[in-house]
Amino acid sequence: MDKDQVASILVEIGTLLELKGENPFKSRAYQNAARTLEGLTEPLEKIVAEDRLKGMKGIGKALQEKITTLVTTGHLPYYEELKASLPPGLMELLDLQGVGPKKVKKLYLELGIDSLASLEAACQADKVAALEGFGEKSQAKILEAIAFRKKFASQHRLVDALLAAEPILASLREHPEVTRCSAAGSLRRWKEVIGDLDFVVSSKQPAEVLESFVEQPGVASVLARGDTKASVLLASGIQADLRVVSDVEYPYALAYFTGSKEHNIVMRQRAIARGWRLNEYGLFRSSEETRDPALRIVCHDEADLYRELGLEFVPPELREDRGEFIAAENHHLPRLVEWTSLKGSLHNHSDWSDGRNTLADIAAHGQELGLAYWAITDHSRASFQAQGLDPDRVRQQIKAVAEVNQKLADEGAEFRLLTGTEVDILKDGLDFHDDLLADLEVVVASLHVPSNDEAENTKRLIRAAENKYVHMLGHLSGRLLLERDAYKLNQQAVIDACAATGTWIELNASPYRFDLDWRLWQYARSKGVKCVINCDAHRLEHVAWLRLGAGVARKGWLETADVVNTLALKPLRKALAAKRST
DNA sequence: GCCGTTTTCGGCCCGACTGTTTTCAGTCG
Repeated sequence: MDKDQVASILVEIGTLLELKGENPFKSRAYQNAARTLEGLTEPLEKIVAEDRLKGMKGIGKALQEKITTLVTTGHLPYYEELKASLPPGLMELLDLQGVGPKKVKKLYLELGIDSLASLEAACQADKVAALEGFGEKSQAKILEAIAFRKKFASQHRLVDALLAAEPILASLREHPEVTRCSAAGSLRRWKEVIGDLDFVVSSKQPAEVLESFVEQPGVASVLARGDTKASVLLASGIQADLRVVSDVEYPYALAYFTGSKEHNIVMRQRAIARGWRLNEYGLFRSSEETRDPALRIVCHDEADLYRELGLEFVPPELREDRGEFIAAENHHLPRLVEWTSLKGSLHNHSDWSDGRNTLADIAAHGQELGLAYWAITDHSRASFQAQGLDPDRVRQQIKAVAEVNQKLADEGAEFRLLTGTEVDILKDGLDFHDDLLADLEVVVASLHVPSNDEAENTKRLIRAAENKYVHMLGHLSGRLLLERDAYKLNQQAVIDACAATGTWIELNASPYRFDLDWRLWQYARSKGVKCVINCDAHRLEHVAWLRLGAGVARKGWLETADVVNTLALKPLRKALAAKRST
């Protein structure tokens, strides 16, 4: 078993223990160990074989043994017994809004409820309301939660969350009683998938702000509303939470609600280590629970707060407790790439294959936006479903691109299209011969039809990287967010091969992909692998994805120098030539 | 179940909201 499989079993054990009514800290110990495993960059198998689990954060004697058993044998009797002792349907009950382990346990023990269906039936039969600790309202809420679950997925792609957040943020900014406001939560941290939207506002009139928040257009229902906080369900199916604080409290609240939870825990611990206390209302010179303004250490913004805790300002994208504290302490935080530094995209399609727009339109658009270049990398012939080009068509397209470029030059424009291909990685090599690839300026190699075998897929991608005409690998893992998992693939081995061959790796900026995953970029960067932030555009409006992709690159700790398409046209051409000259 | 130079036992981040209570437990973030 690999680290992700082991981690997901540890998380499940933690949840099962909660359902059993075990010590919640024991449950958390399993979750913590899972996080540690997920963050590993070496194969877990190797670590276990070399007996190096010892001393890892959150992994003691008991977890060492369990992890070792899972890695070496592929199963764990303790887990299997635990799992068998409870009906499988209890896990899905936990996903319901307002239903946690204690309630699930009670429903199961008292009413024998072990699935969403039996819970729904019990509510309709009025049996749940009669339980001690439950009531009419709880029962109605559970029914609502079941209906919600049926109607909406609880996760949303970043781009959908951004679209839903923009009008809310705009209306908060315009509100006369709002002093400062911001999105917070996973949206501010630029996670690829978002659960719900969080907003933080400072105001002297919280009631008025909350009022306008719950009454704004697009609100389908109000889930909760108090003096300082409200939750609504938007018509788009996304939940939005607003928290209102005083302006003095704003920096602390913004940091608190931006998270991540793991990042906040370390922040609190740093406060405790100084004999202070940190919460959403302030940083206080007291180890006791307090909100005494006299004890508050004044911070005007988040940067002040980080400074008080001995840290450089940590950009929201990095707040995942994945090394940012050590870096911020030692002034080693990266200077993250800005999306405005991007000069173009090196993986895009036109109407020659499955794109929508003509070469001329694409060129006009790129020029208008002030970009420097745009590579046309239509599909190769194996992707017949996408009208992949055969070698003859590719040669025709090279001429067509030259004509567009000639026209641009005649008009005095700096912008250029680049010739290229997204060549399919087939079972026994690339879809085009090297002599054709050599005549193209940009070659992206992508795996579209993977094998079921991890070693086979890994081998194919490594072989593609070893081809001197291939500049970069496209959408390496093949995942589609909220739709399809990554191919079976040893991504680390492929990254290593790219490092060895000087092959770049694409950060596919499509909000459906964001592939490579941000969690792998720190590793790729440490190996010296360069990133290309590509739109994989099929329409003009997909240019906007450059901004999304840059955000993901920031989340992956990437700086301007790590991203190839921050180069101007001339140095880019030089960089493109470099691999071929080896 | 993990952790530790004030501790090998007794902590483990902490506050708001809701509903069911009549002072609090459960859930959520």
